[in-house]
Amino acid sequence: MKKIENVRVRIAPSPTGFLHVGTARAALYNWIFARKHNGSFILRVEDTDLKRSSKEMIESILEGLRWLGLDWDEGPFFQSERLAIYRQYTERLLKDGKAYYCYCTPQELAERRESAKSEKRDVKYDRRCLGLIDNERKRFESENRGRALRFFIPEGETAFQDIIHGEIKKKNRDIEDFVIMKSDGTPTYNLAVVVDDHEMAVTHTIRGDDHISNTMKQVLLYNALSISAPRFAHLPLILGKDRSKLSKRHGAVSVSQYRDEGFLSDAMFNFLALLGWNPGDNREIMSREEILEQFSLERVSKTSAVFDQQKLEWMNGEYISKMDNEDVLKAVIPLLKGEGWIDEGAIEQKRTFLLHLVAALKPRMRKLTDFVKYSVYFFKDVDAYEPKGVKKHFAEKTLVLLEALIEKLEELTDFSKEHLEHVLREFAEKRNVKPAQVIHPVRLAVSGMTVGPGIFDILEILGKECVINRLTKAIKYIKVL
RNA sequence: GUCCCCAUCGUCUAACCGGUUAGGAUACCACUCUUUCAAGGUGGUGAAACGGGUUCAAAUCCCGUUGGGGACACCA
Repeated sequence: MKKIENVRVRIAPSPTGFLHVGTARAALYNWIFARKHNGSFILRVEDTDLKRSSKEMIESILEGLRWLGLDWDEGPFFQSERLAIYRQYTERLLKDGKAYYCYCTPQELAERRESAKSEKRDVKYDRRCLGLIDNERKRFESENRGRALRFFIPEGETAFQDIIHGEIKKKNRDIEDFVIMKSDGTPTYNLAVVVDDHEMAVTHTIRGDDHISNTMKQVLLYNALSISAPRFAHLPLILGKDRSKLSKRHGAVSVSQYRDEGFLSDAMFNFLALLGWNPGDNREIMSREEILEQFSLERVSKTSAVFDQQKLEWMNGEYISKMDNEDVLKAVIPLLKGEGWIDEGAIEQKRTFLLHLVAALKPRMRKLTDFVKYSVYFFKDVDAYEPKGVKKHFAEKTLVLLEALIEKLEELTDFSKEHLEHVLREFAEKRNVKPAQVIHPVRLAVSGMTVGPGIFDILEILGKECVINRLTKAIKYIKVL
């Protein structure tokens, strides 16, 4: 494997929302690429749109990155603090005659765009401010109009070599003279990106496909500024179920939301890595180390991928069932506390019980929050029975069985699952019924549910007294049915 | 309206440079084990968008059509 020297990559989120899974995936690939080549991963916050940026969003994005384990080597840098730097570049462009002032107001531009659209005309800027004569300029200035700086697009064709897509080219006449500095003096995205990637010596710009058209503009800027461009790799987009770009309409899109719903960092990392990339063999469950070892941008696919939450859930379940009980418990405790089912002081003395519980539940849980959903009856009394189960398992004849079973259980001193199994099977056999005919009503009586871990696990964890109480309660319930 | 990107099971994808019964995973279904399934085991349904080339041979290369997506802000 050839080493690429001095790799420097970055993730450049804009703090106008939470950490989107698309951004997270881009961050992930950048991070992997940096770590794999012993390079640097830079975090840069693109907050030049001061109206839409917020402190809370910044914190939330950083938190999301940390949760995924994507630690950065430099930054966070804030574009809002680098305004003077951008100005040097825009001035250079202006001086070289490669940019010009535009006095059109945003409203005017919007109106023109609107009418162009309705008349099905091209919506490009018409360069009306390019050849402004002194009088007109003076008039605009005296009217106190704001002026934005536009980049003059030269004639010709622009092309770049994309690591994932190969050559991408476009005729310059299809690109408009875009604004590089707003009338308030702040740079626009395309200018700021070029300046920053250059100033920060970024070697590879790895970002979403939706930036391809921006890349054309940026390449033009690199050329105009006579500075060299980084290598580009445009990742396929992540789509929602309807195959449009993943957005809030599709439900959960922020990584913190997935975290809160009980997904594991490792599983999320694995899943995101595999969305658009694969190691070339049939492996799917892969550790960070394995992914790092195998990853290459060349193997990233060109086709956009639908975010399949079901598959994420499956993968998360795989991770949960492979975790040690101790670790699962550590992850689940905050959730149990949140429900008010245990408190800090009780954790140590209930440790054995809790470990038992997570061990029994673990194989069938897909999300950490499932532990809460399927363990209520270990913490609270059963006050309702699943109606479907009642119909199926609570009949007249079960009454006698349960009553006899209680008597049997009361004699027991050994309440281990092995012994319980033995006792219960023997009981069924003597009464000439199938074990299932005892087990199902018992499960429903002690848990209120028809599904869950093995019944003997449940009984052992609940303990003799509790089991007998609940059976008694169920008997009363059946009697008044 | 303009430009750009993309095209294998429902979904994620594999098959390095053309020769495969088109493989895996997920989802779904069935069977099985069992004590329930939402767990385990086994199996199954299911894909090259279309049309032209090139070639002995095309999922694979080329062109076109169609379809999908993205971009076209003083947002990033």
